[in-house]
Amino acid sequence: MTSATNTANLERPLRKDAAQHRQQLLAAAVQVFDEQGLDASVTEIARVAGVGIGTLYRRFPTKDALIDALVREILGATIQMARDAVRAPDGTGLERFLEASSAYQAEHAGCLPRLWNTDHEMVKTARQLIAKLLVDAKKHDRIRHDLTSTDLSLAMFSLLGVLEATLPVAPDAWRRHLDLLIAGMRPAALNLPHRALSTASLDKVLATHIPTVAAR
Amino acid sequence: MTSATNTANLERPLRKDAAQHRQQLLAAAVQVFDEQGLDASVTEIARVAGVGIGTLYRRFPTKDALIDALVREILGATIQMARDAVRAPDGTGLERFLEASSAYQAEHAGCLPRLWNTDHEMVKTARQLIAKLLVDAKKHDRIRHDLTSTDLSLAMFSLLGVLEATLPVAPDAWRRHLDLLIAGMRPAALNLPHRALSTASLDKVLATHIPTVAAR
Amino acid sequence: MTSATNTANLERPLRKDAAQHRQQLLAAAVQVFDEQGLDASVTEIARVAGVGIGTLYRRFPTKDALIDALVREILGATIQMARDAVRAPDGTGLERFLEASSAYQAEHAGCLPRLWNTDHEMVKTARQLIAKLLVDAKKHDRIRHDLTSTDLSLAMFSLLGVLEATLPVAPDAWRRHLDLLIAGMRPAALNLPHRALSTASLDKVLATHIPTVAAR
Amino acid sequence: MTSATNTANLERPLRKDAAQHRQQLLAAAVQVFDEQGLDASVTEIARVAGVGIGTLYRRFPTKDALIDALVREILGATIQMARDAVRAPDGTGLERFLEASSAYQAEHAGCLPRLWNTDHEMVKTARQLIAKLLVDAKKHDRIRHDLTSTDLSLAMFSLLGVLEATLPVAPDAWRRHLDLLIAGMRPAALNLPHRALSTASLDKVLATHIPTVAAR
DNA sequence: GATGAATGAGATTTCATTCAT
DNA sequence: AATGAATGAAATCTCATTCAT
Repeated sequence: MTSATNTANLERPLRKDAAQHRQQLLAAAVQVFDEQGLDASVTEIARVAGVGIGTLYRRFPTKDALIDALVREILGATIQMARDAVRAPDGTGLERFLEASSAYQAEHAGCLPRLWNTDHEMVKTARQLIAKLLVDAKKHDRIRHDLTSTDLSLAMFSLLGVLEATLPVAPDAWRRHLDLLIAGMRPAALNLPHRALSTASLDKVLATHIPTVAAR
Repeated sequence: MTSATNTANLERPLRKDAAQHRQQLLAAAVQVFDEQGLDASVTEIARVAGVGIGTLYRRFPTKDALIDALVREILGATIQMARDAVRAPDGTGLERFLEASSAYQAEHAGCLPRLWNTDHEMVKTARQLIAKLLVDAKKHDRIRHDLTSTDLSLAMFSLLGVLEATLPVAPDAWRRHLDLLIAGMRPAALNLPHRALSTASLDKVLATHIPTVAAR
Repeated sequence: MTSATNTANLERPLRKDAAQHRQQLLAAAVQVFDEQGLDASVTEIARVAGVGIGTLYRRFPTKDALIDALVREILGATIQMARDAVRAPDGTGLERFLEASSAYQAEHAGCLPRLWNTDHEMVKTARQLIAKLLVDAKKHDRIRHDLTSTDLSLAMFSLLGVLEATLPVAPDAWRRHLDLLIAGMRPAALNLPHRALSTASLDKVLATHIPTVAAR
Repeated sequence: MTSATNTANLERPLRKDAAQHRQQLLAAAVQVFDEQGLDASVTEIARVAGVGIGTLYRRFPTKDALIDALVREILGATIQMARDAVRAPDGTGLERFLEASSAYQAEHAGCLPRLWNTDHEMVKTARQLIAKLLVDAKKHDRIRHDLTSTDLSLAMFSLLGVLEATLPVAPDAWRRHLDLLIAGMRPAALNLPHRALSTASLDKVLATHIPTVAAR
């Protein structure tokens, strides 16, 4: 919420009513994408938001731009959670972050398929913070030392997979799965036979993850 | 392949060329969905299969039916792998199965989003076999005793999430993630704080997983 | 410019800043229509003029009205050139006028498709002046006697055709074509086999020339 | 007509009904573009043709492709007329061609704005034939020797301008204008003061004449 | 049985015009 | 008086599905 206002402010100040419509549209998009997936029509979103289709296109010049704005909101909130978690004194920041960000994502499921499929710098920022959380967790011996930050990215994809499958019916199922993931991350857990994904590969993954609407 | 022929035979015998067209179409669908996702057009699939679109619609009355057939193929192969794994004498069946089924799914990525979204009895069969594998693994103390079979379903959703994100660029990344999951499943790993998903909930999850094309 | 102010004054006096906005909008419209054709959006014109779109619509109630105002400007200037040419003592007025008006139109290409498509009295005035120029040219034996004033209207359509086709790339090509037209108009030139267009027909032509934007 | 069948045959044989629909669509396009200009909607064209919009798009993948097909028809017929005219033994081929091609164009007014705005080789062919007609006409002293083939291109633009302006109301007015043009082209006519357009410039003119629909 | 032409609902996007601020 | 946000009709184009050949 505050993050949304922030990103809006970065671009230019909106008139009072326009800003309200922008928020209504984003909220409607979250709801409609949640219910129908990213293939939902923009007309439906405008209808739910209670504005004309032209208003939607005045705020967001393409459907992709609208999805991007949603993704930015989630990424912004995620980054904020990571920043908060970095301040944890006992090395629990990583676990807290994974829990908090998953809980947030559980409420913004609609555009999760596009979450990491963005080239803007927010993804980089998020990954750097997560890497810092990992270092800290290792320092306090809460996480095994052979775990890499690419493993954490996989873990977040993994949580997305669980969220997408279970969310409408079992909105807390992801917590149990996160337990399992963290159990596997503890120093006591057994070795991981395979090599971790290289950072370069992960970069490519994030660049090509899912095609945009226009690309179809 | 054989499984596909089997299920087809259950319904009615196909003429030789018709059966061949069916196989061509399924193979083309795998390829096209892999390359373009489930939004690929049926026309493209018919083109790749080298048949007319009318022929496609004679074999599969709707696009959904075609996807369903693919899912059945995967489920059939998955069940076969589970059956094979059950015969493992040392309790390693579960691990072998997770590895083998993931490797198979990695080669049929296109329709994974719909994999578990089916109400036919094959899903039940698969789940029963997996439950049996879990019991056996516990018996040999390879898997912690508080792990439920619903946890395994979540783990498979999780692997799907990793597969969807990484497959085009890092086709083996899922192996590392599976390492992490199994490490968390070992008896040595720490407790899982949250309660497991109930079987009833998982049933609902599987029933409502992803909307069909027609539902849009 | 002066002509525009004149016609404006006929209707009602404008406040100083309003008159300035009017001029800015007309200039912007000339530029934008020249660059993009009559299909250019009014939003773009307002942007180039540096005013809001609401201001544009306060000055010109429809897009058509704006185009009409431009046409009036051109017609006004054309009439002025015809008046100047009438004063030529040697019967060269017609040739001078054709050259001068074409040169002027070459710089206002954007709305030429609508130039003669107007029912206001300015067109009549222009045609009467041109008829007078023709009479004078015949009197001095510079133009063949079987040439009618409707032939001159056709010649002006003809020049428009050349202008529209060549202007962006060969801005002076129309001069060569005008040479050819005048050569054909000289008394020495051969007979014109076909009958001239009747004035009544030309009236209809001018009335139905090109559909307005609204008519679409 | 025959030319249309020819160009169609060059690409691939169409089924009987499909070929008929193609002709219906082209005829409807001529009619609708004639009545409403190139901004007419494709939906309207399909309606007039009595087919669904999807059928139109099956035959012509974009609106531009449809317009292009019309232009090809006219160019094809124009080339044929030029070929016929070349056989005239007395140097009258050029005049005959100008008359015949204008008469044909008068019946296909709708897409004239795009007539010469094409990069395919048909335009080149037409221009070469016209140049040959010019040489022949000069040889028989029917046309002044300082006339270039670019002058003829301008003359054709000029006729287009007259056609566009007068066609709906005075469908024969262009004949009178053609008289005037030819009178100016005769050897007896006076000199043309300005230099002719260079061939290179005309090439550019033909390349940039009018923007395509998509380019807007 | 096979084919692919035909269909038309529906998607995204543009833009002239209106009206609240 | 000026602004520009809002509107929604209309345009182009796609695609799952049907049906004549």
